[in-house]
Amino acid sequence: MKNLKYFDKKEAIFQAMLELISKYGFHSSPMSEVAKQANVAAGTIYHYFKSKDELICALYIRLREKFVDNLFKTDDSTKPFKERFRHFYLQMIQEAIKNPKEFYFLEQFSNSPFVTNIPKANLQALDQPMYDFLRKAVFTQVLKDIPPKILVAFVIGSATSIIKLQLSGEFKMTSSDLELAFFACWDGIRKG
Amino acid sequence: MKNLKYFDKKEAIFQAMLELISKYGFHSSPMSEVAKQANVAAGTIYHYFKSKDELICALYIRLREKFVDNLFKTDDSTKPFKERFRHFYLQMIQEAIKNPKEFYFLEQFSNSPFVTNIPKANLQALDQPMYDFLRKAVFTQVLKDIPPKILVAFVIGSATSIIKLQLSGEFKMTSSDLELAFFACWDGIRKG
Amino acid sequence: MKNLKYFDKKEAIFQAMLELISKYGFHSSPMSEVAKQANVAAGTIYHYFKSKDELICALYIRLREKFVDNLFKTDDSTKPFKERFRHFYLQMIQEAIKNPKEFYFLEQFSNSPFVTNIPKANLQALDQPMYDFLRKAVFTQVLKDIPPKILVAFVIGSATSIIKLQLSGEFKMTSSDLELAFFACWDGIRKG
Amino acid sequence: MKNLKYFDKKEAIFQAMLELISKYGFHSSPMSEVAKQANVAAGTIYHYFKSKDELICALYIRLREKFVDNLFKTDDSTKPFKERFRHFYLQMIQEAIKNPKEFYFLEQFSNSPFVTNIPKANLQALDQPMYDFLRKAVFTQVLKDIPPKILVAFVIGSATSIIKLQLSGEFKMTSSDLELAFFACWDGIRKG
DNA sequence: AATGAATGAGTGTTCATTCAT
DNA sequence: AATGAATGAACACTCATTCAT
Repeated sequence: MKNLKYFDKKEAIFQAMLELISKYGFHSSPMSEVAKQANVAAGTIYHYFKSKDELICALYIRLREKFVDNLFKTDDSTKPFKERFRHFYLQMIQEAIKNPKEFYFLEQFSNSPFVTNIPKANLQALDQPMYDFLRKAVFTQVLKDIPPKILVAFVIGSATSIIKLQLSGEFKMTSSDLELAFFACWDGIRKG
Repeated sequence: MKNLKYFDKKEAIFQAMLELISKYGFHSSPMSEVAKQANVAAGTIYHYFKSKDELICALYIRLREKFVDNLFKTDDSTKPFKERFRHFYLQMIQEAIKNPKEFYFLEQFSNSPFVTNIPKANLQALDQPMYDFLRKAVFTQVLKDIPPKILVAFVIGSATSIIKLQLSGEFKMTSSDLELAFFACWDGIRKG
Repeated sequence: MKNLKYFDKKEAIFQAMLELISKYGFHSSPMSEVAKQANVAAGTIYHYFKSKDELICALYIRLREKFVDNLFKTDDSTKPFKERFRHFYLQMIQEAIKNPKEFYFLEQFSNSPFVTNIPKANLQALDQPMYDFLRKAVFTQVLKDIPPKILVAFVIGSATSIIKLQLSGEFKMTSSDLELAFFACWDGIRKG
Repeated sequence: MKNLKYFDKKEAIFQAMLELISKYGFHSSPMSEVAKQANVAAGTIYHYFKSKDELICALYIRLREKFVDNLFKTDDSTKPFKERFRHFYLQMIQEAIKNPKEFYFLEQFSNSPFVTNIPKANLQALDQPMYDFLRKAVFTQVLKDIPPKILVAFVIGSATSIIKLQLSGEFKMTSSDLELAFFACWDGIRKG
């Protein structure tokens, strides 16, 4: 019971912060507003988090993990790599589009000086599954012999950009557009 | 003389703001600090800009224009498209790496809610040259028949991501790595 | 058992408060910290004391009583007054030096507006033994005919100041220094 | 003009802080109240002082200097030492009684952990004139051969205590009482 | 009796902006 | 045009105290 309550509040705080930051940005999301939106007293937030910064960082790690986990949850390693990659790539785009708040928060955070508060090792760990996924495919000669870091950057970067395009509302992406995007990426990295 | 001074101050303010924001972020770059760094009184900034927001937006537009202009300044339209694109792509990466402050500022800005202060039409206008560049190549069947918006997103997104990889310091890119990156992008979008 | 426990907790709270205030002062000694240091829940403190102020006042009275009691515990009324006074004076200094936390707390308290929370009558009562001690000596013409209040102030004040000198660490008092201090005080008040 | 205004505000802030702290203590003297009492905006205080602590420390040093200066302003070094000392001792008591706020502030400060914020050397410097005054008298064999530190502690301590007695209101000191106090001190330290 | 999560008023401080000079 | 002292609303955060368990 106690635990239930505990998690409820922590969760509510996370959710409120996410909502506010994704809409108004870091510095237009005062703790008082977070408290209000989470139905919690201002002081309560400080039982769960040492500071605003820490709350934001914790939220980032949490969402990042969830996001990456999601990409591989439905990965079927018995399938051919191309199919697995297609699933991965489209999943990434669709997940982000379904959760724009989380996507905006993550992008905003990782493009701000905030990100330096998180040790590099931790950041790397978050991306590890993606490195492993692509590195193996390089090893088995399915993908071009490109350093995995570059590979990951290329794939994530292109997907991210396409997500932003869709979320910006200035371009309504059909499923065949998504297919085109996938092929652009795939042709860019596949061997031969 | 007067004019010179005038431009000097405005310029100094821009420069100071760029420096501070790229290092500390929007909300850790107080106007008083900008003033100090620009060797100008706090009040003086308000002769040139209506508000902090306006200053930041003006800086964004300015840097964005400069950045895109740069990409095409050395474009040689008599060359084959592949070569022109290669130049464009590598130029983009190298320019950003040479000007990390400007790059960080632009990324930070365009991933923050700030960006909504700028009318969409204006934002579009900034990217126009890139659309035109790629659209023509689709038309002449050099590139896959992908909607230009997607094409631009794909190209810019992958390049941006690679720039970040390099600037993060966790991967030292050689020129052959850059070549690999270019080919990944090129193979992704070229026809046939 | 129960009683033992009861006293243990109250004692632990007193001790924790003493420790914190003597080191950090009133307003840097939060109840939560007191609770932590006393190995007690924050709420528990409020079973024993109505408020922080009350706790602090209770602690003051307690330490003050203990301090004064101590001065006369080993008083031998059969001895000549000069000897008794010498014992009293040196005892005061040595006790304080042996218990710096208590001394600092007492000084801090009695020089703060807190002290007004304690009724004057109570404060007087605390000092009563000292008044009596010196008044008698005035009466028997061993001491100058000075109003006892002044006499007490003079004696306590000079001793207090010498204690602070020693505790400040800027002067290491030898036992012959103490003797000099005693004689200064004694020569100041003795008759003839 | 500018300077006049400047000092006016700084002075008003000092005065307001003194008033509040002497009455309510450090932690019941919020900056907002200081601002109000000084007829100044809260932010203005921070143009003159980096923090509340710094303001308080600056005030301490200021008052301390003023207090000690005062003691020697009317010293006549041609007079016999006894007379000079009498003047010094009574002046100290009378000054304090005439300026109870300053006295309370100084006592409160110097008995709080605040005092450790001020480098020991600075504190010593404040007392220097008193050391010199008494040390010389030891040297010329007017006073007992007691270490000057102890001498100063003895004199200041007894006077301080007598001041508190008077200010507490529980004893109304006549001028002949003062004379008694002086002689107590004098007989304590004079040679022979 | 004992807990400690929760409260929310209150604190010190910052900072975009103004305006008299 | 230029200054920078002054403003005061807004902020992150603290902490004495309460109360359901």
